Amino acid sequence: MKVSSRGEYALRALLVLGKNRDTRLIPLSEIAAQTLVSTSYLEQILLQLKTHGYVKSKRGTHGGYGLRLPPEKVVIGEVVRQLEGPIAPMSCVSLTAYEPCPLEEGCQLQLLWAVVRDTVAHVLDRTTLGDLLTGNLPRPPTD
Amino acid sequence: MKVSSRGEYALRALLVLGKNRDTRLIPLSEIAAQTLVSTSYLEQILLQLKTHGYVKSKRGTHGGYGLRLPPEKVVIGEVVRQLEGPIAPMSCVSLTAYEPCPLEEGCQLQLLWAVVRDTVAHVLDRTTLGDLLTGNLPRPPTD
DNA sequence: TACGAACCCGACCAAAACGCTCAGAAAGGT
DNA sequence: ACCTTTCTGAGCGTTTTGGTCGGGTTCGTA
Repeated sequence: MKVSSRGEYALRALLVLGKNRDTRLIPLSEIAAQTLVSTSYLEQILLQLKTHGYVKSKRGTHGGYGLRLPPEKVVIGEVVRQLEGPIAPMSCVSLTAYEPCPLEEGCQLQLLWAVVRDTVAHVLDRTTLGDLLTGNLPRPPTD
Repeated sequence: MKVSSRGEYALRALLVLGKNRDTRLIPLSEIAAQTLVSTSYLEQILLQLKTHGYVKSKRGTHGGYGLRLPPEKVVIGEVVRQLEGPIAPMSCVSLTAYEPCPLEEGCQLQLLWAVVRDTVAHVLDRTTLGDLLTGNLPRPPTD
């Protein structure tokens, strides 16, 4: 049930970019310093974020990376899906990468995993980068 | 965010045992047939379930495995923790296996992961084997 | 007391995922 | 020209996953 370091690092990077939005492009070295990730590794991740449309970049002197969208438009659930794959805990309940399982008829577990998938997605899909920046987190379950 | 096959198989086995509760001990071969898991692999898992107190066993002719507790006492969250480790998506928010992260001061992600941990735990800790057997699942998020 | 059913236990192994590093090539700025 | 910075892909060690296999122990039954 873990989230991988790639996902964590990607979100860290997005947070750094979100903080400096509308000011200037942030070079890789600076993002690396603030996120405590090696430049070579972080580079890969930023590339990935770029191809998925979350960041823009510019080369050469005074180049660097910047957020392409306003932070309120960056949905954490989507970022996680792009970098980690489906949120579903088992592929038999994945909406985006469904794979059948031989047990399916009347499998009680499938129903449970679906609930887990929905609750996690519910949290991550309602949180945006903007929410993280303003500390506006979804509330944990109450009852 | 996946759950491993060990956890899935363990729960399948517990379901089989739960269905035949109070009747007789179920031999490994029979559980394997119903769960579609190889006997050699399933054996390991049942052993683990035994050392954690979920199942009892008896050797020799007419031996086999059985549930040690009534299904309503078997909390899915606990089973998952035993077989998969902490439910927390990052170790920086694990209650049972906390490991610090150098970023901690004011890390917005830590707060998010904590919410995820709580929502998942909230589901799994309120579902018992008995609930699965009777189809009494926790409701998915509504709003 | 012998035999077979069934659990117990540990060693071992292949493949995949993870978490990177490194060596350049290409492009933009001055 | 030259420097800065992003781009790209190959490669690689470690850990986790998902098992298999072989032999030992215990129990019931005849």
